[in-house]
Amino acid sequence: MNSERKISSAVINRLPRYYRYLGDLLESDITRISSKELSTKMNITASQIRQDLNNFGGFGQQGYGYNVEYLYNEIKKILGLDRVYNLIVVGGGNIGQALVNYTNFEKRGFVITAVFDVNPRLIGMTIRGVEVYDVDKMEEFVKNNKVDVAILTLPRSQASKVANDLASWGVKGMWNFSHVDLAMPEDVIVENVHLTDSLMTLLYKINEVEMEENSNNGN
Amino acid sequence: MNSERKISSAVINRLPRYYRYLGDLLESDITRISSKELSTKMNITASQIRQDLNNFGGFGQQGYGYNVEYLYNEIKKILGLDRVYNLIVVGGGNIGQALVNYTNFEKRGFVITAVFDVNPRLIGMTIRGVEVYDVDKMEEFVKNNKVDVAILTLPRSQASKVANDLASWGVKGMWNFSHVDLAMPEDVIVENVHLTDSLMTLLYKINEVEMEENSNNGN
DNA sequence: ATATATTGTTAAAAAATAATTAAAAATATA
DNA sequence: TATATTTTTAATTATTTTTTAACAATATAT
Repeated sequence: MNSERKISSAVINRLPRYYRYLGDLLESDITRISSKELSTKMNITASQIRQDLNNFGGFGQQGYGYNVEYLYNEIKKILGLDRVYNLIVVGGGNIGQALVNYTNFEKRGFVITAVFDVNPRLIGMTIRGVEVYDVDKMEEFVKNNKVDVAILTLPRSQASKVANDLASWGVKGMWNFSHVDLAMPEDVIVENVHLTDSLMTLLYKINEVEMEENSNNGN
Repeated sequence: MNSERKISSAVINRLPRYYRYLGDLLESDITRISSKELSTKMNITASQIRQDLNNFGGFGQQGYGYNVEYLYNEIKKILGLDRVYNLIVVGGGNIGQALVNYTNFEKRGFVITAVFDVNPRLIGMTIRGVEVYDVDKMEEFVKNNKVDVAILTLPRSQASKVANDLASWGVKGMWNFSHVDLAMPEDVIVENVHLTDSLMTLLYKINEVEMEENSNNGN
């Protein structure tokens, strides 16, 4: 029987932000912080910070606050960042290549072990030491190497099929940059990065502000 | 007096997804669809679809459903996609370049007009016809050309200062790929794409599933 | 005409966020 | 050193927001 209730996505999505702020504090040699101070910095309520953290345990102390280093490391553990993850990039186009070249990932323990593409001009190439293979070789690679996450940066039309294949070969995480929704078994996690959608919401909000301003002027 | 209540972000975030699905239907020559059918396809409740759409007006018809083309175009208008937007890229690194090379943007009316960087090796170069300028030239450029959105793909350390400058020169939208939170005036919209955060939440969820599975086996 | 389908809208339920309270710990004061 | 005061958490309660469900009104189709 599982007594722990599931943590909501809203909370999980805030964890990396806490982690980042705590990392910054740590770098500034700040050893302790109260939820109130942190709330000012992060622009959320102190109450929410405490509520969020208490989903995972009582990390603070009355009258003292939170020990920055301790809390930082606890969140690190909660997020599972205390080990290395192997990722593959599927689709060696612009974004795929950019991610391979993004050196910060490796510092955090995210290691890209291979890139797969169909383009003969890319196959055989090496991007920052990472080899680009023919997609034909993907099954073999996934079955012989631990692959925690597949980064999907391929065209809409191919993404679903490839994701299905990868899932059937045991890949449990899809970081999906392709502009489609993937239907996966429930033990496979999909995290979408829909850049176009993100830009569209930005544009909506810009226009909204503009309209408000116009209507205010019209008064 | 503004009688319209503000639309929540949750709703706005779903709009691009509706837009995409309707576009797909349109391409498949489907002329009408009910909220129920759409709910099956999109994996959300029909009720939510109707509720979402009715924030903006009654686009459907009882007993009939929604006319796909009409609704598609209405959402297009709501999102403000019926005009062209000028964007600049600030930070010509991996991701910045990838976005310039992403040809789909232009098809949608998102035109990248310039790239700015500090790296002398990049300055003067041209990426898919878009020139890379010295950041020194940015103020002049922004003041002489309409810039709707700045795409921020620069290091953490510089992002805040640059964003402040851009805002003071009149840029109303920041598409922020830099791994910091930007404090902007309220008429400037920031849309964050925090890739590292996104990957971290993915990893959390993968571990969560793994833990569940282990605890189930242990029973 | 009548039965069916399906919306827009209102109501209810659920979830998320914010505020409050009580206990504990740290600090200040006598 | 002992005691009072302040700080601050954890837990509880309240509020707000979001989502889902129910249903009356209306158009379509037969």
